[in-house]
Amino acid sequence: MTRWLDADEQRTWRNFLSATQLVNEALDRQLQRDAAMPHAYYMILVALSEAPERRMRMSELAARAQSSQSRLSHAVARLEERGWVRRDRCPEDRRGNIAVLTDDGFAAIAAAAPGHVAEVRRSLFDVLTPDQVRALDEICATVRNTLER
Amino acid sequence: MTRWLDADEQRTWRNFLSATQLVNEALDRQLQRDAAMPHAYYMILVALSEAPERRMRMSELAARAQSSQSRLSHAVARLEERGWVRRDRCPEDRRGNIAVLTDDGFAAIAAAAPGHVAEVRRSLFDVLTPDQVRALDEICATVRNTLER
DNA sequence: ACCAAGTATATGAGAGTTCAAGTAAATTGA
DNA sequence: TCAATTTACTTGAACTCTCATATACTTGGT
Repeated sequence: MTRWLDADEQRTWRNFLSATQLVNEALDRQLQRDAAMPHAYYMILVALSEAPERRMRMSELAARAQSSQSRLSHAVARLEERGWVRRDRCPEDRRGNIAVLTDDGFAAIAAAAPGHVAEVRRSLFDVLTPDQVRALDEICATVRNTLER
Repeated sequence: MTRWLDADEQRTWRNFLSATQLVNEALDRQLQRDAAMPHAYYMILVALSEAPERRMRMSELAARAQSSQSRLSHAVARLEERGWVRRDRCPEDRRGNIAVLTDDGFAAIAAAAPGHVAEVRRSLFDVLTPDQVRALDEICATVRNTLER
């Protein structure tokens, strides 16, 4: 009953797996090497740095940083140990926590950003034509809208 | 000096991260739920199952399964515990090891494959038009050829 | 006011990954 | 021929992630 992948689909699928893994590995290696953090942490810090007053509820932060709640909890615990994030109790909902980016945290991400952007360009944008970038954007938006939630 | 991402590039980049992460999470969840293995293990078993006599040198297997040598070593150790893979010493190069897919291992992957292929279709091929699939193939091939090695 | 159900987050255990270092065998080259 | 280098693979520790479970608070009926 299974509709197997034909030769073209196999090729596409394997190219997809290779390409996405290579990009992710390049990102992670660069960040780990130059900024001592995994990409997941970087995304958390970026999300916080863009929030008003650099503070956000944990659950919203999880959504923005594309993290599960559990992963975020663990990550923020580590980031707190480094002094990059602080947790405030939420006054209007006392179950809630608010993650706050500290000045040290902001400095850390400001220092990490240029190298990271360079790596993003090196591993993705620089190797594609403008048309390919446009196509990729649409493809990813479609996938995202379909699978999200 | 940093050339930051403009608004379009930001959108593309975030769509790319979301889409690829969603696909990978869907794959991993399906395999973990229905076949009790992570995607990385699945790729190792697939690579072995396609090899002549279902056996391959560790280093070549790492390349085919897109795994680091260290990851592969750990993974094969686990797969060996399950009785899905065996390790033979390599006669002509006694440093080498040859991973061999056992009958149980072959049965495991044969059982896992249909659900996995279904998930691949659900999360990628079914949501894209044929043109998009072709474009994605080219894009990923380009990225792959650039970053590989 | 009370209790059941739902929500927000944390926590712990188990598993996989990475990185650095370790072992063993092959190769190089003086 | 033998020391130095390189190659193949493994190992251990540190870290992150996932999943299941726990905790604390809130909400919606009754």
